Amino acid sequence: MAREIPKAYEPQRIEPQWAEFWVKENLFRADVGAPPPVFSIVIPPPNVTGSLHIGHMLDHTEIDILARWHRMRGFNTLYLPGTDHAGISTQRVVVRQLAEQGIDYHALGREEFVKRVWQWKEASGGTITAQMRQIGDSCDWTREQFTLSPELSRTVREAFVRLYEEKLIYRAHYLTNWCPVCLTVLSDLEVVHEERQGHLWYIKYPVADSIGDQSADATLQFLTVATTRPETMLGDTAVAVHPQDERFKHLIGKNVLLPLLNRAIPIIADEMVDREFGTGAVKITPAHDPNDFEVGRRHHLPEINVIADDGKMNAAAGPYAGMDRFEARKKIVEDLKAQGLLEKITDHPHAVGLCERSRTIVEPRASTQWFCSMKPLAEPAIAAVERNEIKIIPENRREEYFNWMRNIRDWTLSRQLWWGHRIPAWYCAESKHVTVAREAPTKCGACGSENLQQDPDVLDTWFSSGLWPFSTLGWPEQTPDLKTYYPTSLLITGYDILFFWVARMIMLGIHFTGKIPFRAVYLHSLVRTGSGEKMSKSKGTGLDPVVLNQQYGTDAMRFCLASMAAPGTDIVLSDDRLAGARNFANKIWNAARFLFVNLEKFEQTGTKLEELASPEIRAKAPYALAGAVPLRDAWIFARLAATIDQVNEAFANYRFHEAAQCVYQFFWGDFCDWYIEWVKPELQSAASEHAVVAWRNLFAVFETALRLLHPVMPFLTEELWHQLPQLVAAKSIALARFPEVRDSWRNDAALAEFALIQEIITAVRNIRAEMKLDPRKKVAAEISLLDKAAMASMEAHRDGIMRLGMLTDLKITSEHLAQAGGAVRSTAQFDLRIEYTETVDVAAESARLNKELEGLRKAIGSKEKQLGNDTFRNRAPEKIIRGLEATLAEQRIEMQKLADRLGQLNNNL
RNA sequence: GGGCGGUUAGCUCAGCGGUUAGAGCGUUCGGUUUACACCCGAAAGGUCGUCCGUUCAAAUCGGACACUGCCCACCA
Repeated sequence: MAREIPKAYEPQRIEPQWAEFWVKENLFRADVGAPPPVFSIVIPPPNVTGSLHIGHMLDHTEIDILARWHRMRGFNTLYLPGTDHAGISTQRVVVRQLAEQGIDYHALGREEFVKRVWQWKEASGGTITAQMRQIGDSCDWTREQFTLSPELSRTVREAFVRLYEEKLIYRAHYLTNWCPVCLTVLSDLEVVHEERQGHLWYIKYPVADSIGDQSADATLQFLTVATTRPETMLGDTAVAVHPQDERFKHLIGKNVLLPLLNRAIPIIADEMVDREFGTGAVKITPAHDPNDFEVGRRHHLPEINVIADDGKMNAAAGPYAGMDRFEARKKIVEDLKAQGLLEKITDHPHAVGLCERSRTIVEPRASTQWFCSMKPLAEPAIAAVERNEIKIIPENRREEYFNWMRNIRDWTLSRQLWWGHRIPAWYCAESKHVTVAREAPTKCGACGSENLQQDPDVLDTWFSSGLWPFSTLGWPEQTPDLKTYYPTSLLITGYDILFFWVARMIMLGIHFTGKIPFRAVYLHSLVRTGSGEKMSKSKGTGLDPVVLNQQYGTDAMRFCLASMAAPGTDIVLSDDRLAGARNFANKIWNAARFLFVNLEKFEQTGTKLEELASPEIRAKAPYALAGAVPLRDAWIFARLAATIDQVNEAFANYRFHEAAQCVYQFFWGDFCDWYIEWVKPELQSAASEHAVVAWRNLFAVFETALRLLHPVMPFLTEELWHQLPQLVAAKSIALARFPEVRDSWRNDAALAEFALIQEIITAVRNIRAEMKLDPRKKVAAEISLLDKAAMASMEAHRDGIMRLGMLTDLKITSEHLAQAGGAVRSTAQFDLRIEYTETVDVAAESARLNKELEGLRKAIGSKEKQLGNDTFRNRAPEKIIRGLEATLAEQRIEMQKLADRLGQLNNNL
């Protein structure tokens, strides 16, 4: 094996090779026939023409980690990829592109326009899926789906028709949200609210019956209404007051004359009026306000639409026709002022509704649309979560789900777009009958006329996404995929689309399949910018994961996101954190480099890699020397076992940050800092048995750790794993088994014994640093321990302690240490003295001792108080009391030692 | 107007009843240690937002307050 290993890990060189390999070899193709248990997960389909953003990166990292983890544990794993046609946003992009070329998309016509969108889809649709391959998503690409494919389009029609036949989809005339830029209605969810400083305009409407009546009281001549949107007054068809409002009771039934247009409209009474707000009289514009729409229905008022679809005033607006709605507002206010009909203007902050996509102020407009009844669908969906058939994690999102579902309103399904699933409804030009069908009918279902026109509208994108977990598996056919992989195991997505997507999948999934679509939903945090905003490409506040992956490596990005992905809190990504993750990758790389560089030397003795690291050899680790597993090996295997347990536990609970932290600590803190350092001399040992055991154990730990790390850092681990001997049939670490702990690895005694050694070495280093000893100069040391076993352990590991502590000699005794000279550190378990010929800086040493004494005194004080409390002794668990007592005893010894030392120091002054 | 979160070391965040509160980055001091300066060794740094309560025991549970973020909501 050639071992030209670069000093630094180069993800840019290595990652693309493996990304390509995984796809080419079809490694992640799911097999319906494979034995259970099953783990299946569908991707939240990204916009087909989009490109990878940081939110996807987080989604995909978490999904892929769990997919790889399950696969390695032998689950029949399906990670199903695909893309969404993303109605509005894709159409918007193409409209804008055409506009840039000076083409009005309306002029192109529907057919040509849709053709252009398909072209754009063909041209750019590969971007995001290529990026998914780049970042190592372990998807089954043979099962890739697209929401607007012929297959899924058929499924969408099937779903629509069934709901229609069940009377859950209906067509009706209602007040809906209209976006004058996107030129379509929007569902309530697609309208986002933003608090803005607005005004209340108080407008005087002359009471018709008092006009010309000079003798009437001046206050009776006008009825003043307050409005935030003066331009809608042109569509007023009434003014409402509260039926019990004494101020206006006498006016009910009379008319006012609508200013500017001089149209007589009635004064009506309705409970919806809040007597306290404004003037207590409300102008009623049924065609442009949701409340007014309801009032209009109750009182059979006409609806006068005064705003056209593009946001300009229409013919009904009389002299204001053709003006933009906000321009008209200004002009109307001016005109009212000129006529003395504007009583006053006050500031009034209120929430305006904006189109989620275009950020335009949404115009409420009455129109005929297709709706879906939600209550009947919501009930079973609520029940499923209540019964925990679907677990929502984190828990607090459950309430959010319930609140929304319990107050759910009907869903506006139709969109006035061209890109999407066309509504399968045909209107007869003669009988006006509506035919809803799976395939285009040739004649009217009622009169037989062939003069049919299909509804021009398309469905809300989220309708097809709502079918995703089962439409992608072949529903309505009972395919083997559907049988094996549905319900899916888990859904991972951001909490921002809980209502848009998750809730609808639950409702539609249960309705159509009779089964929940997934057993659990993990809603992860959002990645935010430093200032707390949601990252957005359009605002330029987004970090581009593609660039960052190139810069730091995909593994580093994945590790970084995982390490920050604690449930419940949002993530703020930074260069520092990414650099830290990159450094970790580099650390692992260099640990491998160390192994191979040294192995080369060792191989000259005639022992080959296969004898040290073949799968069969590794399987039997840890190896013993002279009948016992060396402490360092027993210790690292015990640490490995603990780490594997923790990582499994963490993944099982979506605690990615814990898994990342554990693995980091193990690899860097335990394996590199201590184990490799400790074992170094053994690797080139003249006694070949020593060396062989050291090498075998080292390789076994290393290889296991690679598998442990693989779900988080797939590229690096794949690369290094292939540099070790593997079975001929073993293609990829991704198909290897996730580490399983063997009972023989667990070893508390080894953990404790090695911990004491670590503590002593650290104490030595501490003294050396504090005393400013020349780091290259070796010195003699003396250690005193009372515990026999501990003494024996020090004797057995004297060489290692001396080497890592830079000591010339280490005396081990149970006697008190000689008082004179040197620098001393004491703990309850040991006293350590280092030969030191300079005079100790008494002031500095006293300060240090005093500070430590103070801490100890506090700790001892609180423990004594607690242990002296009878209620505590009666009620606290035995374990806690024992633990406290033991610690107290130790701390007392330690304090005594420190106090003695301080006394000596001062006496010598 | 409702609901949900956050406030812990200089920064970004873990920890969420039990023994002197942790990590990464940054800082300070010291390092050409036969893998790694994307490194090694050592250290400093916190009365866990404030107050009240529950408990033998509170960063951790409950309440109030302050600041802060987000979601939902048809008061014109």
